[in-house]
Formats: sequence, C-alpha cells, structure tokens
Amino acid sequence: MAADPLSRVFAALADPTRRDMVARLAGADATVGELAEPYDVSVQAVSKHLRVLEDAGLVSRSRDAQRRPVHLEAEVLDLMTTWIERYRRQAEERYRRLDDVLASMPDDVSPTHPTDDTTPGGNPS
Amino acid sequence: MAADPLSRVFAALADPTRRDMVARLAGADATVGELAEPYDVSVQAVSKHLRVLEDAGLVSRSRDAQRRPVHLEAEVLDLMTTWIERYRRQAEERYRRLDDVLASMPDDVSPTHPTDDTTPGGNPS
DNA sequence: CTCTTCCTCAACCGAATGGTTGAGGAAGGG
DNA sequence: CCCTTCCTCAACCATTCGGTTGAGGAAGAG
Repeated sequence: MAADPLSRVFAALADPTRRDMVARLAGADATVGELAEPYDVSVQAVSKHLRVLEDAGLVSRSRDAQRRPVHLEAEVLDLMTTWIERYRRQAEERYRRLDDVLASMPDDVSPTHPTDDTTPGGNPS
Repeated sequence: MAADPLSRVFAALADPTRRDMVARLAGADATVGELAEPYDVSVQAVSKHLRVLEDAGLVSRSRDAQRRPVHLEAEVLDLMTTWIERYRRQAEERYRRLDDVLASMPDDVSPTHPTDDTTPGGNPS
C-alpha cells in the first residue's frame, strides 16, 4: 500500500461503510465498539476499515485505558475538494467558452447572428 | 459491480491514471488513442479505465467514424463535493463549539449541575 | 494474580481490480 | 472487393480487498 495520499483518501471514501463512519465521526468521536455496533460485521472488520481511514489520514486513534477513541481529521477532506474543484472549474470554463464559440459561429448558411434564437421556430405544444 | 453512485465516483478517482485522464479531459475532449499515448500501458487497459469512468458517470463516449471521442461530464463531481462539504462543515462546526466550551470553562472544573447551563455563572462577553 | 473488557494481529478465503495477449467489429481508403 | 485504422470483447493471471475465525496484548476490577 504505497499509493499517493490523494489516491488513499479517494479509495478510503469509496466504501459506503467507511463513508458512514466518517459521517458519524463528524458529529462526535467514538470508540471502535460504538462504531461497530450499527453494522452487522465483526469488530475486526470495523478495525480494518478504521485502519484504511487512518492510513488515508482521515482519522486518528488515541488511547484512553482500554478504549481507542477515534477522531475525525477533517482537514484532509480539503485535499479532495481542491483537486475536484480545480478540474470542475476548468471544465466549466471550457464549456462557457464553447458556448461563446458556438454563439459566434455562423452555422455555414446563416450569416446572421444566431445568439437571439432561444426558442426557434415557435413553441409547438 | 453494483455499488451506489457515490462509491463508484470515489472509486473511479482513486486511481492516479484515471485522475490524470480526467485532468486532461477537463481541458479538451480526446480519443482513446490520444488518451493512451502518455501512459506505457496497452490501449485495452486505457479502454478499461475509461469504462470505469463511464460507469461512474464521469465520462461519455460518442461515435465519430472509427473514433470514439471521450467527453468529461463534470457535473458528477458535484456529487462528491456535496458529500464532502457536508461533513467537513459539520466537523468544523463541532470544533468551533468545542472551542467555545473550553473558552467558557473556568480553571476550577467542578460543575455542580452538568446539564443546566451552557454558560454557567456570569457570561464574560 | 486472575478475570473481564476492548481492541488488534495473523491466517485464510472468495471476489474484484488492473494488467496482459489474442481475436474481431466498425468505418473509411485503395 | 481487400486493407488499414481505431477501438472493444474475451480469456487469463497476479494482486488487492472486504470479510471471516482464532489467538493474544493492554488496561482496569476483583
């Protein structure tokens, strides 16, 4: 498991159980047992999920007697939003520019400016 | 492969090659061959990656003679940002409230009635 | 010390993933 | 018609993943 950090975060959240854990941890810290309670899988399986989240930096586990309280490290989520927003914005920008090009494109036989025809040919219905 | 949409999108972007494809497609549509060129894997492997992105709704493939131009469908990215922002914000809010509690806590920590008041004694502000 | 509680480690298993190679369909160009 | 280009489908292989069970460590309670 030597993937880059971004891949680890995306992969960690690709599992609905892990996403649900993150959602619950956003409200309050919890112990492994508390986290495991709603799901009908073994506690070991939950511990494994927690380890995936921990390796992604999404979660940290401290020590309180026998308990291992789990805490959400929400800052890592910014890694993803930064990446996503970057390309969403770029695609949006390109789309906007494409609209401009189409708007200024005289469709080969209609040299008149076609930017005004929002409802061409009248409304049939 | 019957996962929920959100899982599919997260899983699709958990691979650095696929993320790179999305990044390039944000700039311009491309054919499978063009997309495959930078990577030293077979074209079939790239086609498989494209299929993962397509199943996630991130990409669409049309037909232009022998070409299969690939187009990025950036709106799906909002699915993720919505999910992420929801819990990032919730965690942030919880953190802010914890700060408030700590700020209003006097040195002597012996609350007579834990459930009675959010700001016991005189409110300093 | 013993016992119980909470949790993790290790080994194993079936299914999914990411890659390969080989065959073949679809759409033009000669 | 044949031939080339672009791409996908199918079969196969190694690795990873999500789950299980069994064993065991850590820290209080008796």
